[in-house]
Amino acid sequence: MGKDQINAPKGVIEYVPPSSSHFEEVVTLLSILAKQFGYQPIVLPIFEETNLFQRGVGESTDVVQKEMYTFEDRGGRSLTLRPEGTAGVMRSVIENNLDRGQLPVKVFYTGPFFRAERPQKGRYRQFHQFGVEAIGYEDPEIDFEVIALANSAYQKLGLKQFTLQLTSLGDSQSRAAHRAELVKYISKLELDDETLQRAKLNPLRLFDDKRTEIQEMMKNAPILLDYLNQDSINHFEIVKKLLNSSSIEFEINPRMVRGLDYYTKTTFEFVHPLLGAQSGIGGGGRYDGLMSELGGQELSGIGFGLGLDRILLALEAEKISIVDNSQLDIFLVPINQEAKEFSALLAQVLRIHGLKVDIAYGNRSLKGGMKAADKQGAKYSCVIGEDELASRQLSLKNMMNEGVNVPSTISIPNLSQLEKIIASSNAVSQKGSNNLSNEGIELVHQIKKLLS
RNA sequence: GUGGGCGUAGCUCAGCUGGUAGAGCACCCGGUUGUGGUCCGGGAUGUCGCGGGUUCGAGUCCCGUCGCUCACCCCA
Repeated sequence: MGKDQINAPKGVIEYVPPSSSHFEEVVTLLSILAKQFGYQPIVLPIFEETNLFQRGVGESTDVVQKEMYTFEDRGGRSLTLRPEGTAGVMRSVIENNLDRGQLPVKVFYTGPFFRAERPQKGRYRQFHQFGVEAIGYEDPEIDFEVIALANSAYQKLGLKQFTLQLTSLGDSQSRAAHRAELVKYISKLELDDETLQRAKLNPLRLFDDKRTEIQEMMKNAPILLDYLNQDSINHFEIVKKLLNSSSIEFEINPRMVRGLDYYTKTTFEFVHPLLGAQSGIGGGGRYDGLMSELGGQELSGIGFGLGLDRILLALEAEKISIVDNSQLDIFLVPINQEAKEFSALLAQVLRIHGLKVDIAYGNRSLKGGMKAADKQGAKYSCVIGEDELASRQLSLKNMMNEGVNVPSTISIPNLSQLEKIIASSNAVSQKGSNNLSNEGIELVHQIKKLLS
C-alpha cells in the first residue's frame, strides 16, 4: 500500500476474478430468460439530460433531490448519470417511435447505475441492475408476466429464501382520495422538521420509515389499499389470481412504498432475509402516467429492476455457486524453450477448433506447472519437453481421476507442420469449407475423441 | 448529512497491563534425474493507514487526519 497508490472512488463495487465470473454468469442467465419471455435487448446511454430524471423520476424523490450525479458538458448542457433505468427506456421508446409498432414493446437492459449516497452493504454509488419494461398494454396479465419473470429469474439462479411483497397503489383517482385522508392524519402527528418536510413531498414515505416511534405513529394511518376504486381493485384481483394459479407465493404489504414517483397500481418488491439492511433484491411496478409525462402517448407500462450486486450477495449468503470450475480441456506444461514455442502454436490450433486450452506460463518447475493445471480445473494436462518433441508423441494425463491412471498417448506433428495446420485452419474459418490438412484433422480428431 | 466499529504480511486475523512483530491460508522451492490433488520440510513478504505528541522506548497511550465498514435517512 504505497502512498501514491490510486484507489477506486468511494462507494463503487468492482468484480475481479474469480467473483467476476459469477457476475457475468448471472447476467447471461437473466438475458436468456428474458428472451424466453419475449423481451428484446435495448442498449442505452449511461447519461441523459438532467430534465429526463427530474420529470420522469419525480422532483419529490430523494433520488432527484440529493442523489444524482449531475454535471455540465462542454456545451453547457446539464447531464446526469442515470440513477435508474425506466425513464431512459421511455425516452428511447418515444424517440425511436417504438410505440408506433406492435404493442406491447418488451425490452430488457443491464448495466451500471449511479446514485450519490452514503455507501453500505448492498448499496453502492455505482451499482448494477438488470431490468425489463413492457410498454403499451394495460391489462393485468402483463403485470403477472413481469412478476413471474422476476420470480423465475431468482429461481433459475438457485435462490430459495426470497419473498415477494405485493400491493397496489391504485390509479390517480384512488391515490388522490387516499392522500387527502393521509395528510389529514399526518397533520395531527408531532414530527421533526426533516420528517415533516418529507411527508409534505410524499406522505406515503412515512410508511417506510424504520424508526420505531414513527412506525408506532403510523400504525393507525389510513391504508391506500382501502381507497382503491373499482377499476384498480379488479386489476389487482386478477394479478393475485394469476399468481396464485401459478403457485407464485406472495404476501400483501400495504405499507410498501417505492422510491420513485411514477408508480401506479401493481407494485412489488422481492426481499431477501440474509442481506442486512438493504434487503430488496429487486422491485418494480406499473407506471401508467409516465409516458405522457415525458411527452409521449398515453400508454401504460410496467417493469422491474433487479439489483445484480445484491443478487450476488444473496447467492453468496445462500452458498450457491453458479459457475463450474472445470473450465479447461487441456493445460499444456512446456519445460524448455523449444517446447514453449511449440506449445504456443499447438494451443493456437486447438483453440481455433473450439477447445479450451491454456499454457503454464512463468512457472519454472514441472511441479509448479502441474499445480497450475490442477488449479485451473483442467480436464487433461500435457507435459511437453525434449522427449515429446523427439518422438512426436504427447501424453495427455487425465486430471479428473484419482489414483493411478495411464496417460493417453497421441501423435503430433512437428513445428513446421503445425504452422501449416494453422494456415489451413485459418482458411477454414474464412471460407467455411474444410481445408484442414490431414495432420490437422488427425490431431484434432484424436484429441476430441479423448475428451468425449 | 448523522451515528457506531475497524485500519498489523496477498487474504483472514492474533499481539494481556508500552520494550524495534506473529499464526493460518495463499504463493514459491524441495522430498533422488520429467508429472497435480493428501502429507512432510524449507523460503520470501510488512516504513503495524498517515502525521504529531507523551516516553529512555509506542503496533500497544493521547490528539489530529485519511480510508474502510456497518447502520440511520433512502433505495437496487
